[in-house]
Amino acid sequence: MAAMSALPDSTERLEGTGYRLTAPRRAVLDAIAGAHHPFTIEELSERLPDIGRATVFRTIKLLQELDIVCRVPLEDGGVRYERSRSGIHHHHLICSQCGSVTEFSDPALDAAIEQNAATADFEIEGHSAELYGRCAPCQQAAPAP
Amino acid sequence: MAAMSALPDSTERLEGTGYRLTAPRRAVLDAIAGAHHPFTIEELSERLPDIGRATVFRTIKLLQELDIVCRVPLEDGGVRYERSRSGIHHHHLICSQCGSVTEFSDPALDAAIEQNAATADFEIEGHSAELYGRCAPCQQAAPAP
DNA sequence: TCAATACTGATACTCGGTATCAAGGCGGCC
DNA sequence: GGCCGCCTTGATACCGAGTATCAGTATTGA
Repeated sequence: MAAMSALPDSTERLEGTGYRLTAPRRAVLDAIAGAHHPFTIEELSERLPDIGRATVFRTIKLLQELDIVCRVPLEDGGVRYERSRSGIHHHHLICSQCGSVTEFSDPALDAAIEQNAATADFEIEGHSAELYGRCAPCQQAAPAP
Repeated sequence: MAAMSALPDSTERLEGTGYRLTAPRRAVLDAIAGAHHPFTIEELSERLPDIGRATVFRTIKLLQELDIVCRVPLEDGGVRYERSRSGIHHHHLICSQCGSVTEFSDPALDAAIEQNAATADFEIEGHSAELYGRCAPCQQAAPAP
């Protein structure tokens, strides 16, 4: 792969916030750029045998803070990570069959959430919404489950 | 305490589905009925020292399937459990200050979620939505954070 | 060039949850 | 009542995700 190695604006975002762009971080960024499915830390770590597990965890945590990757909570309680494409607040469509994750954002959905918070006199600071089901390609591959 | 011990319809639901209402299960149900805050398995297990940790886990898993308790995912990735009051599909308002959890259900929110799934050609099977912030009592106690 | 500091990697550990497995207890049947 | 089978239990070991620690290394800035 290395088609374009480490998403350029990610490296900028890292350096721009005072963090160092070290070799291990660049390797993690490259691996993420080359991943086309949501990944676990363990998978990432296997692809980067020369980089300590702790460093992979730390880097992913850092990239989460910078909105370069986002955490995808699965229905079964598991967690995967994915490169955040939009950078803005979004939700996930998670296919229970192939595991693909699609981002979407919808002001109407966010408005409905805020409306509920307001009704309950709740000062909202954040929210999450995940949709679980089957993506279009999986439906076509096997129409009736 | 033990005002009415083990939520009557819960025990019915257990037996009605072919499960046995054993002493450990009754003890877990009692403990849940007496809990007024969302709890972790560890907390529950401490309150039930005579019951094996594995059994507590198994029982909670069972009660989740029967919609007697529900899983509450926290913002930091942690998990708590709470007696499901409604039995119907709902969402949570989770106070990051006192940890209280309030259920709510809103057809408009569910509709917005389904609308998004339809737009993306996604066959929706389930969804989750959690709202994080500060509940009304906590806001009153400390108006400006 | 040198010191301060950020970062790394090995390791051990914690925490939530599951697998295993022998033993116990309950229900149903004769 | 006694027997059999099955569900359930509890102890234990284990697993996976993530964190803490800490000595050593790499970078940066002066």
